Amino acid sequence: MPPAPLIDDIRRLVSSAVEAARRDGVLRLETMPEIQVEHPGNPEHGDFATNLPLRLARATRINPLELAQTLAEYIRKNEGVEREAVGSVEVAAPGFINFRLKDDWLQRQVEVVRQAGAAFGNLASGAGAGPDGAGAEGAGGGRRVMIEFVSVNPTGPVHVGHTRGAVLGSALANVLEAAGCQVTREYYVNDAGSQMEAFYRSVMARYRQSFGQDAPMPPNGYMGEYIVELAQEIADAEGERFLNQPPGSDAYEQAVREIGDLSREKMVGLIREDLGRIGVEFDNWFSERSLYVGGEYDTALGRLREKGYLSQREEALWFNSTMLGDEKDNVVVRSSGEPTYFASDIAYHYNKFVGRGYDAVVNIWGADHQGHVPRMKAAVEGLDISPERLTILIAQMVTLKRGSEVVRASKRTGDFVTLRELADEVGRDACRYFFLARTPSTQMEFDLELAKKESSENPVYYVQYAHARNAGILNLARERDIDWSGGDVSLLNDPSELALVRAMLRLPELVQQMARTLEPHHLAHFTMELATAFHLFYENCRVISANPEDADVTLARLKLVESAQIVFRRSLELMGMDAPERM
RNA sequence: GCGCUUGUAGCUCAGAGGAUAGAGCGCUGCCCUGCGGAGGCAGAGGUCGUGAGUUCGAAUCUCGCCAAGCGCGCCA
Repeated sequence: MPPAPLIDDIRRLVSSAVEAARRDGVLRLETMPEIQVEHPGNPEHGDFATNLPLRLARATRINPLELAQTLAEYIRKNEGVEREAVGSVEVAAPGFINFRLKDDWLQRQVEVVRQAGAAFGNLASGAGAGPDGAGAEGAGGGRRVMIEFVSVNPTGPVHVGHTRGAVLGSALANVLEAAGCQVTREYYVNDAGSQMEAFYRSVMARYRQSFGQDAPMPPNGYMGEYIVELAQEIADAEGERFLNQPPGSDAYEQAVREIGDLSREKMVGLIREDLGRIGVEFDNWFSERSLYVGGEYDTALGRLREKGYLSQREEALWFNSTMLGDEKDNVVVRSSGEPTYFASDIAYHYNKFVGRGYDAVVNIWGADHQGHVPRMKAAVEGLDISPERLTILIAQMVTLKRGSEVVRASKRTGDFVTLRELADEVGRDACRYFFLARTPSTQMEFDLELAKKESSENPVYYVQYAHARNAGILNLARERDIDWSGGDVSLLNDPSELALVRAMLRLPELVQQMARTLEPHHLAHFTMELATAFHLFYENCRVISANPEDADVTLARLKLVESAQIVFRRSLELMGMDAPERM
C-alpha cells in the first residue's frame, strides 16, 4: 500500500489535540474548526505548521500563544501512529505550532518509497479522492469520473490553442486515476450540425475542382489547404463516382453525404493521430449523432418539458435558463425544426450523468465557450442533476507569436499553427511541459521562435537531466555488480540527503491536492523542486565511492537514488512525459 | 454597455488568509585531480496594476477605478 499524504497525519494530530482539549474542558468549542496545515517557507519553522491557535483566539478568547502551548502539549502526549513521523512540536509567536520530522523516520521513508515502487503517489480509492463538490462518495472502487476534453469539430486539424486543453485534460486524467478515481477520457465528436455541413460541402467542392470542374466553395466554406489535400485523397481512392450528379439533385445530396462520411472519418483519424504524437489518448470517441439515434435527445428534452423549462416562442423552442439563474434564455430547437448545438449538449450531459451514471464530470472548454458555462449548468440543474457534479474548466486563449508577429488562429482561412507543427518543432515533452507549467486560467503567449530557441535551456531538460543523472548512477552500480539491497538507510544524514527525501514525500499530498482542485500544473513546479534537491544532493554527496571505507554509505545512497528515481518516473509519467535514461 | 478571466523581478510564470514574496530564462562573480558541467554556490533586480475596506495579519477575501484577452447568434 503506497503511503498516504503525510499532511493528513499532521491534521489528525491537531484535530485529536483539539478533541482532547475539549474533553478536558480546556477548550470550549461548539464545532470542530477547519484545520489548516501548511509548509512554512522558512525552514527554521519546521516541516509543517498550523495557525489554528490564531484562528481560534477570537472565538475562545484565549491568548493564541497560550492556546498554542496547550495544544502543543496535547500533541506531544499523543502516542498514536500519526505521531511517529514527528520529532519536535514547537510553538512560535504569535501563535503557530510548528512540526519537525524525525531524521530516522525520513530515512526509513526511502524503504517505503522503494516498496511502493510505481504505485508511489497513488492514493487509496474512495478516500475523498476526486474533484471537490462532486457529490457521490466513491463506494469502494473510487468515484467514476468522466473527463471530456479537446472535442474539436472534425472540420480541421487540432491547433495550438486546442493543444493546451489536450495536455491539461490528459494530465488531469492521470492525476485523478492516481487519486483513486475510475476515469474515462472522452472526445465528443460533433458529427452533426451546420459546421459539419459546411465542411462536407467544402470537401465536395474541392473534390470537383480536383477534376477540373468549376465548383464554387460554399458560403461558409473551409478554405484551408488541408481540405484540398483531403479531397485529393478521396479523389485518388474513390475516383469519379461522386462527380457526375447535378448539384441540387437527390443524387448529388447523396454524394455529399457519402463524401462527408469519408472525409469526417479521415479527419477524426488525423486528429487521433496528431493527439497521439503528444501522448494524448482517449478511452471513448462519442458521436453527437448517436444522441439522436438512441433517443436520449427526446428523453432529455422531455424531462425539461415536464418540469416546465421549455417554451415555444417566435416559432422556436426555448430553454428558459433564466428560471435557473442564467442571464438569458437559449434556443434549443430552431424555427426550422433543427436542434441547436446546445440541444445536443443537453442530451449529451443527460447521457453522461443519467445514461452512463458518472459521479462527476469534468469538461475542458476553450475560452471562447466560457459564455456557455451558466446555461450548461442551468441545463444540468433542470435535468435534476446536481450542478456540483459538473465542473467546467476553461483553458484560456493561447496567442501565437512568431518573433514579434502575432499569428491569428483561424480555421476558416487556414492560417493557423497545428499541433503537428508544434510537436515537430519543439517535441512532445517540451510541448507538454510548457503547457503544464501554467495555470489554464491565464491567457498565455506562445512564441514559436522562443520555444525552439529555448529548447536546450528549457526547464524540461533540467528535470529530465536530473533523472538521466540518477539513472546513470544506478547503471554504473549495476555494471560494477554492486548489490545495494542491504543498504542501511540510517546512514543518510547529510542535510541534502534528507532534503531530497522531504521533496520526494510531497508527491502523495500533491496528487491529493491536484485531484481536489483539478490543477495539474503544480506537477511542473514539483518536478523542478525535486530536480533541484537531487542536483544538490549529487553535488554534495558522492554516491559510488572508490574508497573502501565508504562502502556502507555507497549502499545507503544507492537506495536513496533508487527511490528518487521512482519519484521522478512517477511524476513525469503523470505529466505524460518521457523519463530518459540518457540525453 | 454587461458577463467571465487576468494584471507579481528585464522576460515567461509559480504562490490552499500567515512568519523575511519564489522559480526558470537573461545579467554579475565564483566552483570540476572522482558517479554526466544540460550541474552547484553567491549576487543584483519587487511600492505583488491602483485606491479603499474586512482581519491580530492581505499578493491571496470584498468593493471602486485603470489596463488586457475572451464572450454576449434560431453558429459550433
